Amino acid sequence: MLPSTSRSLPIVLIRARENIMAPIRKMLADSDITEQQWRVLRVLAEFGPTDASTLADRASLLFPSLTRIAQTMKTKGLITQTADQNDRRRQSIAITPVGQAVIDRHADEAAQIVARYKERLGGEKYEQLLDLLLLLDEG
Amino acid sequence: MLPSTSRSLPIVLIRARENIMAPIRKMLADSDITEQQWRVLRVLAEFGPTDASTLADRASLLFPSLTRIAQTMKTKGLITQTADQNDRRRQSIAITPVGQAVIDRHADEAAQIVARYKERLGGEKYEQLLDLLLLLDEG
DNA sequence: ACACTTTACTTGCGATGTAAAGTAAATTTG
DNA sequence: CAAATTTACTTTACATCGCAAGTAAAGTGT
Repeated sequence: MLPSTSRSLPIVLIRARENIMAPIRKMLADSDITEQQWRVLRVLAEFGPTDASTLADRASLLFPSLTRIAQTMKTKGLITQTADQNDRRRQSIAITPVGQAVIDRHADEAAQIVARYKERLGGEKYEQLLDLLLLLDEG
Repeated sequence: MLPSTSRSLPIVLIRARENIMAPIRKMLADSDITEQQWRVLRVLAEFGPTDASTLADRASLLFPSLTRIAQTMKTKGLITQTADQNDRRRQSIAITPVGQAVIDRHADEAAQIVARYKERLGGEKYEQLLDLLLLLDEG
C-alpha cells in the first residue's frame, strides 16, 4: 500500500529542499544568479577548472541543462569555456574573478542560512541526516 | 565557510530525490503521467475533493504550476473541477474513476520502489530519515 | 584507409519551477 | 452602499528539467 503523502519520501524530500532553498534563492536574486548557476560556481570554486561532464555530475545537473546554463554564465562573464587541446570534444570550464566575486559576496550569508537549519536540528542530527541522504545516493 | 558541495544539504537533497524519482518517473511514463500529476492524484485519492489552494499545498506544487497541471489533467479526464457554490472563486478538484484507475494500476509498483530504499537503509533509519526531513519543514 | 562504435556535448520539445502581474469574487472599511 | 483591501486563482515570461534525437571528434576493428 502507498504511504500517506505526508510521509512519502519523495514529497518530504521536495518540501525539505524547498524550505532550504527559498531563502538562498532570494539571496542570490540580488546578484541575478539562479540556484543552478550558484551550484556551478560552488563546484568550480571548490574543484578548479572542470570538464563539462564532471561538472554536471558534481553540480547535480543534467547535461543538456549544463550546456545552456554554461552559455548564459559565459555571457555574464562568470565562467570561461576552453576546448581541450588533446580532445577537442572536451570543454574545460573555469570560474572567472567575476564568478569568484559572486561566491565571496554571498558565502557568509549562505553559510548562515544553512547554519540555522543545523542549529534547529542540532549538529548531531544534522550530520546524521546528511549521512542518511548520502546513503540514498549509492545504489 | 561554505561546506564542501559533497556535504551540502541542498545538493544532497536533490541527489536523493533524483535517485528515488527516476524509477518512479519511468514507471509513470507508461501511463503518460508526470510525477506532478501523480502527486495530485495521490493527494486527491487520500483526501477526497480538495480546493486548489489546499491541493497545491499538499502536493507541494506552486499555484501557477497547479493551474496548468489541472488543465491538462482535466483534459485527460483524470480529475474534475467544479466551482464552489458559496464562493465562486474557489474550485473544488476531485479525482475521477479514470484517475483512480491510474493510482490502482501503479500503487503496488510504486510501493515496491520505495520499499527498496526502506530495505537499503533499514526500517529504523528510514523512519528516522523521514522524521528528520519533517523537522526541516516546520520553521 | 574505411566503416562502426563510443564519447562529449548540443539542440529541440513539452512540462514544470519561480517570480511578478493580472483578474474576478468576496470581505472590510468609511 | 461605494471604495479599498484581501483572497483565490490565472496568465505571462523566462529559466530549468527530463527525455530523445542530433552532431562532431576520438577510438576500434579489419
